[in-house]
Amino acid sequence: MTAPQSHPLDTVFAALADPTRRAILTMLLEDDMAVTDVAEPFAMSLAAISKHLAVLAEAGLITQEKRGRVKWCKLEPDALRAASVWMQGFGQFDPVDLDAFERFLEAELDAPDA
Amino acid sequence: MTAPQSHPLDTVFAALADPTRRAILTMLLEDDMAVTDVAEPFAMSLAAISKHLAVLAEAGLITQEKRGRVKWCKLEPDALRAASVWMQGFGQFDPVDLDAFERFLEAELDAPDA
DNA sequence: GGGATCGTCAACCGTTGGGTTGAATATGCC
DNA sequence: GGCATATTCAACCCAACGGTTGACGATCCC
Repeated sequence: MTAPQSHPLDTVFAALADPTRRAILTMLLEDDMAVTDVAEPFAMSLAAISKHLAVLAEAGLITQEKRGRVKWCKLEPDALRAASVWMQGFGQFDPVDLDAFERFLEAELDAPDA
Repeated sequence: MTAPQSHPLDTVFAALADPTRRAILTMLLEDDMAVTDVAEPFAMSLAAISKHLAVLAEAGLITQEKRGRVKWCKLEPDALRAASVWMQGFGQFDPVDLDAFERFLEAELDAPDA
């Protein structure tokens, strides 16, 4: 009854809860990438990365377009807007601190393994 | 080596991924609450809510203080700052849209069950 | 002391999540 | 056609999650 149907925020936050997936998003921030190239720096199978990408796509955080035999992954930052709005409603903190962001990126990229 | 030790963002995002927990945070936005009162609107056991609160506390999103036999739960919005910064780094979207936030709150409160 | 209230603990259960491996399906190239 | 590359599928494993119930430790109040 009243089908539970997961809220969009559920899938977005759940997708962001995994460090591998956050690292992937960070990588895609620089450029679109093929699945194989996304997988390269990680110490896990290609199939595992493929699943992670599916989760990110399901959440709308990336889109995937197949050109030839290569599937290109593209960041979709707009999907974060709803979640960002939700969170900011709690904090009313200072808008954007890009220095802090840089630090996070470095920390995550330094320990990307899993 | 380099003990995997989950990143703080892991726990924060994981905590936010559950609609019950987001609803709890929303309730706490209005006022501090006792565990029993937090549990009241939900169609699940007190023990379940107690666990949810533990998850939120673990993530630093709330603090709990026991006064007498009542344990008071208090929102800690600062814990969202790191996550917010991380997300905003992707979007560069408009800072705070409180209208949108209001809409989210209503949507979540209208279907708080589970 | 004794009863009610507040909250957690412990054990259990079914589902989901992240990972593996091996086979299968495209597609590109010669 | 035939082989290599790119990606997914399918089956499986184990750990974690979200929930339940019942017993338990505190605390308040009479």
